[in-house]
This record gives sequence, structure tokens and C-alpha cells, in this order.
Amino acid sequence: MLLKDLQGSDDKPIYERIAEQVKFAVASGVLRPGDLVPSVRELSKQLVVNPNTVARAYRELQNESVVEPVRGTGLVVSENALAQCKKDRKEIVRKRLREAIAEARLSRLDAHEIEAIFREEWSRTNGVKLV
Amino acid sequence: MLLKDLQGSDDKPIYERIAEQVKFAVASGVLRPGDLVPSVRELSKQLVVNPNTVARAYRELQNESVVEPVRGTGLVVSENALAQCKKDRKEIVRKRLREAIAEARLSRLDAHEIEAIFREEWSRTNGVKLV
Amino acid sequence: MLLKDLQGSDDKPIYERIAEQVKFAVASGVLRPGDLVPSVRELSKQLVVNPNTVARAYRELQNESVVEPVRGTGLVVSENALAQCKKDRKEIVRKRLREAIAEARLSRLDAHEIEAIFREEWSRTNGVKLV
Amino acid sequence: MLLKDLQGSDDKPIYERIAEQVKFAVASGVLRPGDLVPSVRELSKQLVVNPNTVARAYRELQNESVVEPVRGTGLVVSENALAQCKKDRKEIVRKRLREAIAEARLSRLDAHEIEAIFREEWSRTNGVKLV
DNA sequence: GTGGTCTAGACCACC
DNA sequence: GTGGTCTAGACCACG
Repeated sequence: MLLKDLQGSDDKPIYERIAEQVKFAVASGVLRPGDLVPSVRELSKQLVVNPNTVARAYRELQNESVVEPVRGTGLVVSENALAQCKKDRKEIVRKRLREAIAEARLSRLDAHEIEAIFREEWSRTNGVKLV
Repeated sequence: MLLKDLQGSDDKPIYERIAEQVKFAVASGVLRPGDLVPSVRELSKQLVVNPNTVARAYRELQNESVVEPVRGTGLVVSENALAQCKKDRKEIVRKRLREAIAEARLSRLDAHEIEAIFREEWSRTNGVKLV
Repeated sequence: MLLKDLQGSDDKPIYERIAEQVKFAVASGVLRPGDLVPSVRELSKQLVVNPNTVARAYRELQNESVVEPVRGTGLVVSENALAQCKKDRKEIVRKRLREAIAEARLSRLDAHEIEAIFREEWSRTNGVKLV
Repeated sequence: MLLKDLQGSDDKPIYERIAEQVKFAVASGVLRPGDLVPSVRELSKQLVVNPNTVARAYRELQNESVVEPVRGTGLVVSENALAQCKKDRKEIVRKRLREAIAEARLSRLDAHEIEAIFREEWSRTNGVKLV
């Protein structure tokens, strides 16, 4: 089973979550360049969604050049997908941090306060302290 | 003019952005407990939006007890609104940081990497270095 | 009636032809930045296609930043769409010519021969001679 | 090895590209009337494609009377194939030019503009100037 | 078997 | 009213 179940934050559409999971699988090496991704029909059965929804996710991945079609065979992970997906993930982290910082600025929190919150949340998911 | 124009990230609905701006005005002291907020009609003219949209924003604010109706007068900022709005803003920062950290964990970024990104983004909006 | 009927070269999918027609309307000034494009439902009736098909065309146009959504109102032609659509059309001509030239090269046609064909075809659609 | 690898524009089906390559080989004299074309099995091995695909390409070639079956022998290039393939290639060039010109007309480009683009693209593939 | 396109009809949030 | 998402099921070309 390549991809996890589709749960969690329901604010994002299903097709986007599917696309993200595939990109995640690429970034983490589970799917490698040249690999065939599960067929639309197969994945739609696994995830219990309509094939069209999977197809739409795959279309997005094609637009982003993460996968490319091989006629009559299926979709394969493209060569540059690994580098791109890794970079994408780092960008997501950066974007989220930027949003957090923007909010902090607006709220007139100073460096100490936000740092304190950051440490709290960091250790909340990991016993280790941030030096 | 109490509230700024409605621009920026268009991903959030207008009524939410209006509600946020009101809460922000309370948090920052521009609106104080007991103050009358602008009428639906007036605000809808100022912001050039449909009155329904302002009405919905105010409905949300009532649900969160930020404002309360006073018969024959209008909506006034409630007593406990200041404390709550301040707390809310801090919570938003915390939430954003939590999301960023969750992403970082998934992406196998370690403390050093995420801290580096954090410092970068922090100083990007402010010459001051984070100790 | 903004857009023509959907006929002619049947090799391209309907949704692409719709998107192209909109881009053409922008390039030729029929639709101008800020204009509202026909609603999905309305256009689908005009063209006698399924609303989903129109929606897909519009989604493509959003990806290319030709139109952008205005919440609860519809899709409007974006500011930079005019310049971009014009440039696009010129690029299409260039691409077609490049293909023709590549074919000519492969077929060992020399400059004179291809120029002759070019003149023929040009005057076939316009009495005027190419100097 | 008679035919080149199957690469380049992936928008055309494989069987069509095979058929084109055969026709090109005929037009350029590599294959001459009376010559035996490679067997389906052999060619499918060479090109690493499904034998069905080669078979389909050959079927198309038979429909166009480029090759014809000889009992117990295989497919041979037919007598009139050379003339026809040469003519075909010229027609392709003409068709591409016609498309380019049609696009140019729609885009309101005048003779000078399209000629300029033509010259540009022509010299891009060959230092020689078009008189 | 594969993906791609299209239709039909439903439901949602937003304005 | 608007677009966006999703489901269901059909047909096609390709290999």
C-alpha cells in the first residue's frame, strides 16, 4: 500500500491530498524516478474515491512535471521529480514559518515570545530541546 | 476609517477577513470594550462589499462573543473581548508554528535546518538578528 | 454571443478549444482585462456542452493566469492577460513555422522551394503578393 | 538499423511515428520499391515496442499503398511508393505552412511580421539567409 | 491493461 | 446567482 488513508485536515480537496501524498512519496524515496505510479483505477479502489478524482490529482502532477505519461503503460515518476519534490517540501516549511512570523509581527510579539512558543511546540513533538 | 482594505491572500472568504480585522482592531486597542462597531450598512459601504457579507462577519463575531447586541443601539465590543482577542492572536502564531514544525518533521529536517530557515525568514522582515 | 461554435479540427479536446477561444477573445480585444467571462452554466448552455467541460477550460485559464476568480461573482480577465495572450498567439505562429521548416529541412527542400510554397499558401488566403 | 529510435515529440502515437519513418526512408531512397521491409517481429525487437504496434503501423502503410504483401515473403515497398512518399513530404510542409499562415491571419499579423519570424526561424537552423 | 475526455447530476461555500 | 468538488458511468485511442 503506497499511500496512506485520506484523513486529517479536511479543508483541502481530496485530489490535492492525493497529489501531495505522491509528491511526499517521491521526496522520501518511496517512489523513485522511473517508477510507475499506481494506475488511476487501482489507486481509486485503494483510496475508495472516484477514478476521476485520482485522475485529476495525476493531471496536477503532470502539470508540475512530477510524473509523465508513457503511452499505453501508465504514468512514471520523471527524472527531475526527486530534486523538485525535496525542494518543494523545504519551501512549504519556509512558507509556513513566514506566515507564522508575519502573524507574530502583526501581533507585536517580540523575538523572545515567538522563540518561546517555537521551543514549546518543537519539544511537544519531540523530547529533544532546541539549543 | 476603522478597517483596512480587503486585499491580500484571497483564499479566505471576505466575511472571515472582516471578522479578523475587527478582532485585530480589538486586540491592538483601536476598538475597546464598550465601543460601538460600525453599522452593517456603513461598513458595507466603506469596504464596498455586499451587506450580507458584513452581516455574516458580525454574526461570527457574536458567536465568538467578541461583540454583543445592545437593543436600539447596535453592536458593542464586549467586556472580555480584549483579553480573548489578544489570546487568539497568540494562538494563531502557535498554530502556524505547529504546522511548520509538523511539515519539517515529515520532511526529516532537523532542528538546525529549520532553525536556520527560521532565522532567515525572521531577519528578512527585520534587520534584527534572533539571538 | 461571445464565442463561436465549436467546430473545425476535432483533434483537440473541447475544453482546450474553449480555452483557446477565450484567449483569442482576449488577444483580439473582445474581452478586456477586468471583464467578467460568461458563467460556467451560461457558456455551457450556449455551446451545448457539459458544465464540467467549461469548468475545466476555465480551470486551465486560471492556471495560465488569464482569468482569476472573484468570490461569488465569477471569473474576470486578469490585468496582464492581454499582453500575455497576444504574445501567446505570436508564439503559436512561430511554433508552426518552426515545424514547417523542420519538415522542410528533413525533406531536403531548399530555400527556394519552401519559399515558393509559402508564397502560394499566403496568396491563397489573400490576393496580395508577399514581396 | 533501418529506423532511428522513437523519440522526440511524444504527442504522436508510436505506430504513426513508425509508419512515418518508413515513409521517410522510402522518400529518401533508403528503402526502394521492391525492397522487403523488416518483419513485424524483427522491427518490434529493434525498436523495443509491442509487436502489435508495429503491426498497426504496417497496416496503415498498406492502407496508403506504401507497402504491399507478397505471399510467403512479407511486405515489400510498392512501385508507386517513392513518388507518393516524396509528394507526401512536400504536402506536410505545405500543410504546416498553411496552419502557420492561418494562425497569422487570425492574429492580424501582416506579411512583414510573419516574414520576419520566418526568416528568424529559418536562419536559426541554418546560417544561410533567405533571399 | 493504461490514461484521457465527456456527460450527468449532486452538494458545497460564498456573495 | 457564482465557481469548486465529487461521484458515477460511458467511450475512445494506445500498447
